[in-house]
Amino acid sequence: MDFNNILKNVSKHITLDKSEIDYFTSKLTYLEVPKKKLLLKEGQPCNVISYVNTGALRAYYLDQQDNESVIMFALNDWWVTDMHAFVMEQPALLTIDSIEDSTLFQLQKKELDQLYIKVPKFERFFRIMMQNSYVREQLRVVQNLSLSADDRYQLFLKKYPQVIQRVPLKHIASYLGITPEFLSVIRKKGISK
Amino acid sequence: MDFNNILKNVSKHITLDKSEIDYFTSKLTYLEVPKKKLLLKEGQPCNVISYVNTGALRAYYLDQQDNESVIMFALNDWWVTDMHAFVMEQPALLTIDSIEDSTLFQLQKKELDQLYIKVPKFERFFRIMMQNSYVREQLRVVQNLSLSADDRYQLFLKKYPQVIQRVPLKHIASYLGITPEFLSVIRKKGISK
DNA sequence: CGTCTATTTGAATGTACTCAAAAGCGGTGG
DNA sequence: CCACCGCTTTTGAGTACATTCAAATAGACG
Repeated sequence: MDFNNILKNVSKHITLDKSEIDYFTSKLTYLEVPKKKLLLKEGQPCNVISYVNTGALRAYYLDQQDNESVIMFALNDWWVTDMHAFVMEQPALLTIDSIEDSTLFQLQKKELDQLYIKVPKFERFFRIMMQNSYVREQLRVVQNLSLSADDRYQLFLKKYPQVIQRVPLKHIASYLGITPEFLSVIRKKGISK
Repeated sequence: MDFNNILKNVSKHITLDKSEIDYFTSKLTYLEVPKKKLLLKEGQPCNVISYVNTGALRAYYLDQQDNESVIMFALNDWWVTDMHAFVMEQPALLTIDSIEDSTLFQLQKKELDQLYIKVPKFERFFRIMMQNSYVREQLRVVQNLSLSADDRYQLFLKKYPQVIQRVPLKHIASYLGITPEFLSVIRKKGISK
């Protein structure tokens, strides 16, 4: 099993010795999923956090009328879960599925709780991860509040150029909080510039 | 000095012994600020994280045309900082000021880094705090994407009833991402129901 | 090639904004 | 104690940004 990517990811914030690496990797479950596979359904328990080794996932919220609001795209080298459901052991609010054939490493909630105790460095790792996630979401709130749809799209292009190549536009529209039709209008204006 | 509130806050997630309490509290700076005092200005370094002991603060983003977007209200028993600026030691994106006479406990970035080393339990404390903040912001993104202004206001009323009593409506409008004029319209409709 | 889904187009509509002005409210000084 | 000032909130008219709905076009995949 090739743990290279995930270990490199972890080493961005903490340094593990050999035995810690062995312990950590022994708790990971490797998973291959085809495109369009449902990984978490709203209302279900969310026991795992997933590291996307290759491929791409999408997390979204479904309202009463089944309108999708895309919360995040998790391309390779991202971690994804319904954090609230995972941490609080509550039914999921989010739905997560794959938008490409993907390979994942999953960590169970129980294993993570053990990991915090056996290798306290992981408290630090996940603190930093949570910090970064918090800052990113806060920035997104600011941008949703203060920018027009057009500006949000231009910013998205700059920030996540890889995503545009790999994800249907309607999902990007949903992430930006607009309809696919209106995104199409925005894109047309941009080209003619 | 009365550390009761902040110690109770910390004890929600970790348990400290006497010496740890002494060390922690010795690093806190007590601060009294009058209403409308500027605590952090966009562009400035943000060296501290503040615990609001009594009173209320407001954190907001100012765009190029000086439009305010309120990011959060920090009433008593909340922590507040420009997390990105604080953690990354970058110039602040946010502005923070007081909306009531307030008393704060502040912790310097350097002291916090030391605290993580001397009392590693605080890694856990701040991990949980970051987790909660992340989940809250993510929920806010969902709600901004999927709900009408009216629904967002009704939800805000339910979730933060104390805030309405203490904060000018124009700031709440800004938090909700609408103009004060439009909030006024929403409120009128609500009353006549 | 045919089917299914994604994207584009356009017309009609709606939600929320801008601007201007009036009304309300709170504090301060005469 | 009341009058005035500054700031907040309300009102209304006109407008802009984004949506809905319906239909045409384009792409992807078996």
